[in-house]
Amino acid sequence: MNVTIYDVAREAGVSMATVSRVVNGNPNVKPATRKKVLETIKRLGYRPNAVARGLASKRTTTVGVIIPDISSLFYAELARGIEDIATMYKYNIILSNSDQKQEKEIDLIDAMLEKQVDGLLFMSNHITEEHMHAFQTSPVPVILSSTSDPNNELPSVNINNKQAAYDATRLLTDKGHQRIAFISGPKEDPLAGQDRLNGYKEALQDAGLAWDEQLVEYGDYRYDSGLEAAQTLIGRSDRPTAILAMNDEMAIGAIHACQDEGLAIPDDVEIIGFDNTRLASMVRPRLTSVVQPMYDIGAVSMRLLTKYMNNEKVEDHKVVLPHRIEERESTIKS
Amino acid sequence: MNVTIYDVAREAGVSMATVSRVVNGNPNVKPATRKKVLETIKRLGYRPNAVARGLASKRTTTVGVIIPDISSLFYAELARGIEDIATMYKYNIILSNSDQKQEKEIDLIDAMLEKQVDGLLFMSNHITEEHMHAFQTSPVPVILSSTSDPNNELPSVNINNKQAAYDATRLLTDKGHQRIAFISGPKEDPLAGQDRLNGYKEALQDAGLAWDEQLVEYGDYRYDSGLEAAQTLIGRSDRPTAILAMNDEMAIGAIHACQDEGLAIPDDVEIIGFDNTRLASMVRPRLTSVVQPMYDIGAVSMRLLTKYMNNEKVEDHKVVLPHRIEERESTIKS
DNA sequence: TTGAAAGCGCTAACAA
DNA sequence: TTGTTAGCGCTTTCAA
Repeated sequence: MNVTIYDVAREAGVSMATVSRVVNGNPNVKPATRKKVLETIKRLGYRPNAVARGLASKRTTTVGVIIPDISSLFYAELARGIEDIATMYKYNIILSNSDQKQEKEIDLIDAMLEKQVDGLLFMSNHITEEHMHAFQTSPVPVILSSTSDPNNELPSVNINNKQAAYDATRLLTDKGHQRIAFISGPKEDPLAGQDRLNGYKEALQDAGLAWDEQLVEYGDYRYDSGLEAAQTLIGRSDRPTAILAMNDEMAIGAIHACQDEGLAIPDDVEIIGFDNTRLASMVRPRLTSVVQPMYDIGAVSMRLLTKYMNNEKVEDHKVVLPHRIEERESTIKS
Repeated sequence: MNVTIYDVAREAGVSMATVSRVVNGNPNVKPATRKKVLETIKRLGYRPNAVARGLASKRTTTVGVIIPDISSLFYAELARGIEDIATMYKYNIILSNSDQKQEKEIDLIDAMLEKQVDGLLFMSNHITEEHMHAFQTSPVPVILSSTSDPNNELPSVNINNKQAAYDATRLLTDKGHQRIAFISGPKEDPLAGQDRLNGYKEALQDAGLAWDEQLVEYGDYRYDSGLEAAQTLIGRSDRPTAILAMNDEMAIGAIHACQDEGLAIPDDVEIIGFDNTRLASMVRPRLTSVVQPMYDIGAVSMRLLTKYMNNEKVEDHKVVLPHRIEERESTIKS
């Protein structure tokens, strides 16, 4: 049998309550008593049982993290931000991959609530009615991380995706490009389908350019899909002179597709990626990219969650982190 | 107050035990009773409290995962393998980053044992006496994943690192290279310092080549360190004609260092990476790499852990997964 | 400053 | 097939 708080109490000649106080740093313990208890704890090798504590106190100091895919560069970085802040606030993380499948997401929410997490961090690109129902009936706070709900009701941490796409597009139109292609994420993905695409369209409009459906291709955020999308684009008679891709991996695919066709980057085609992952510096020419502060999004999300969990006052339920464009050699310095 | 098993029992007109049986799929329940209970559960929106269950049953269906850095491509892929199999066996994962700091690692082991995980998956490159002590006194099984202990006592899942480095080096010596450089991981990292470096040395020896300290550089597994290491190497008068790097990221850095100096890959310098991450296909020329099946290492580790947790018989405590070399354009087809 | 005691919500004998 | 009951190991009043 394991050593319990009761064993420590008996050995130290005090009550369980006193041991509990010592373990939890309660100041109402005479120093001498504290010392005695601490010694006994060490001697017996007592390890507090967090499950029993959780049952008695109704707090588990554990938060649930539902993430599309931890093996994606983007989400891994975000997860690291979450975990670092969680550690700082003495929380542990239960991490699960959802692959953005709605059913799995709902199941995971349920499973984590069963485990009595103190809060939930949720990432996905498509929030449905069912999601909203689950969130609204959750007994613990929920934060959307790099995710937003249709009606902007839930606390969330994000960048302004529309503006970011707008800015990147304007960078290109300002250089006089007439044909700017857009390699989007999957069509079903509203992040890509709406916010960013709208930013792109608006920028074209503001620059007096017509919007041409032929210039938009859809990928799946992977290298190969970027490569193929770019091949299609540059294969057309009226090929684009600039490409904006919705993440770095696809952008790098696009760079290589162009290079394979003998097109020079950035002289023949300028290319901009998205996210500014470490990848952006690992290509030649190095990739200009829209900086999305993934680590910070994770960190801020977790910090926000701690506020809700501790019933601290929160001014802004929706946090919008700044974005910017890191210019490298895949575009021409203006 | 939340609805408990007691509420369900009362409402359904049965005992708590019966509700518990229904929830846990115990077959000894009359179908009619089961139906009645299930309906009440649904009606009341009852959600079993896993913490209470854990306290009573002494099983949490949670495993702890201690990983150096989830934002690393390598470990993220491994983590995905772990999580997929965990899900398959209905376990949840508590995930924490250690940054390979011994003190943090020991603290994490402790914290996870306090949380009453049913098992532990541990990744690191340096196992000390203290680690061994912690593992040996752990009340739950521990698996080393892509990690090995000095005396090979603990269950682990790995590839044969020495052989892998040997094979990669031989591929190069067989083509007649006389000067083959080795970009290692950090000196403190025994994985690099011993197994792989030994494989490299042995291969040189078998090929009748002398071992030259000048040809070994140490990096930190990051792109920049590979770039710098390669710059140093090719800057020397007697520059290498082939480079073997201990991961893909450093290998890509090496490719770019060479290209920046006007050296052609693979004609002037052949380069081989390690791990065969997705990165390997995202450079031009694409990178030849030693395939280390990261996802599988994670998956097999988790599977092995389930066996220990269920007291199943385990034939091999040490699993060695196969490696191979994926040849791409950074080497010349032989 | 300390202790006694009542739960927290569930499982698992054991009995019926 | 079902119910009774004693914990699991801790926190948290409340009283002393």
